[in-house]
Amino acid sequence: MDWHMAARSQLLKDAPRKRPRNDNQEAADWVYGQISDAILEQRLAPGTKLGEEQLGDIFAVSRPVVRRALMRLAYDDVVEIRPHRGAFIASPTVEQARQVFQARRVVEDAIVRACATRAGSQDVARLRQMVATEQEAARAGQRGRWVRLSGEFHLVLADLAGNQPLLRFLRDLVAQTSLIIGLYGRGTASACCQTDHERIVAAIAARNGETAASIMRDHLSECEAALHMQDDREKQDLKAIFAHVRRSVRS
Amino acid sequence: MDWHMAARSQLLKDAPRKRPRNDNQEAADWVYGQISDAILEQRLAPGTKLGEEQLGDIFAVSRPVVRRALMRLAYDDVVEIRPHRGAFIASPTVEQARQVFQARRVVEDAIVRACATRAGSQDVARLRQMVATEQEAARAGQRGRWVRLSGEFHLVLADLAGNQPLLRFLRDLVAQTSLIIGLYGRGTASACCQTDHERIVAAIAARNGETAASIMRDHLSECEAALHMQDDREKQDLKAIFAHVRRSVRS
DNA sequence: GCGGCAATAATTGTCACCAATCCAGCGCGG
DNA sequence: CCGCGCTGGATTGGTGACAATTATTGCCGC
Repeated sequence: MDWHMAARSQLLKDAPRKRPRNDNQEAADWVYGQISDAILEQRLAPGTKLGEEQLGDIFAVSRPVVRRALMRLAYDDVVEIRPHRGAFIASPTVEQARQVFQARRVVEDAIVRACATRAGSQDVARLRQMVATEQEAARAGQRGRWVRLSGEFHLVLADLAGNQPLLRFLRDLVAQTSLIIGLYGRGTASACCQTDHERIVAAIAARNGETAASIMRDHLSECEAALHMQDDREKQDLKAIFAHVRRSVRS
Repeated sequence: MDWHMAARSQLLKDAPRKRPRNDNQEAADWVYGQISDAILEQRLAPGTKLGEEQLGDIFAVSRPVVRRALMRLAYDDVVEIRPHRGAFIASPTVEQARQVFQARRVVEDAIVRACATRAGSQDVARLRQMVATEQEAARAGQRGRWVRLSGEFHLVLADLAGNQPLLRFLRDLVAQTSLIIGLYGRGTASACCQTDHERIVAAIAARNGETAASIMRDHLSECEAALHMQDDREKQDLKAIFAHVRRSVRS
């Protein structure tokens, strides 16, 4: 969990630098975006406590501003607010993770079909640019940046599809996907589907919506299959892990 | 407004004891639900101003509670908060309306397919019950109740599909659909597709997902086509409506 | 008589204090 | 010696009041 502490120091470092003055309506959105980006880049691990005063100090904003940002994040299901306990980065269960991937298959199937009919040449160029940037980050080993760019690629597709409700829905799903990858992902999960995005763009450029949708569905299923989903991750986990230790101590 | 004062006096009398129970987390959800139901039943027309203090008096809660409820509603795109102006019931444009129906076609296509494979006999009975209640409201001429029940039927389908993200997304879409019907609907729009829900349930009961999806897509398209979508609906509308009045006054 | 302008008033947005609640350490009883 | 209740500290949640901003309305100049 060294990257976790590194993320925290980054937050501390970047926060006070560029504060957009105390325009608080925008400040709340800014804090929301900062935390959201940190989640998308997996700099915030699931289960991390987000203290209000702590965040207020980090971002140099008042507590109500932090509060509003946390409420928006809670509504996106990326943070969980427990009454009188505080806000924590959500830890999606295996069932929730499967539902997120299922929803993404449904939504993105339609999105790529729409892209195949709507995308112009400059749109395809934009997509190729995205893929190139993404592969560059992957080659440079910048895992967090790659995860964020990989999600943004899907969001650009949704943007090209031209349906705002679907775009917003997919934005939430992508954020939750980042959490899921952080929870259940392994090191190899990042490099699994490098060329899929390229093939999707090619199918869109060829105006072949059916092929694009097929690749997208397989892409999401492969990403889901690449995860190590196991339900424990609770106190049962601890008991199981330390069971033999207790036995050896007793014996 | 007699009920209002009666409610208020009761609340003031029982305040520390019983009902409001300063648990405002639930109070905010309650206000949210109340306003949401009013929108679903079309008791609140698009463009209506929702003053914070006004709502606070009506529901006998403090202004921050109202504020949080309005923020949640704004996040659902059913109310529009303009800075320093106040909160208003949203008025979806024609383009937004088309996108909402498009998104619903995408999502509900998948939902009914899932229902066709997952629904058990008690689920089908529940759906038939919903359809019966809905038709009863339609026959009784209770338009608001019928609109709400009609939306709830789709939400029950989403619930049976067993995908929580899709359910929440569809909930937002249904709420916006109520606004759209209120804006662009005509009197005949309510009775257009009475039997569609019945046919969808029949297809689900027959485990025929393809047929159910087809009926659902046509159903949504018919509902969309039954609307009178026209872009004006602004202040221009008022000017056009009262133009002859002004001329007659002048002459 | 009409258009532009300024002052007022209402409403929203924000902040600072105060109460309620939950975890941690500690003493006590079994 | 271990489990349990209790109190202390800290954090969250709520309410109240203040400041900022905008729509409205009356007024003045043209």
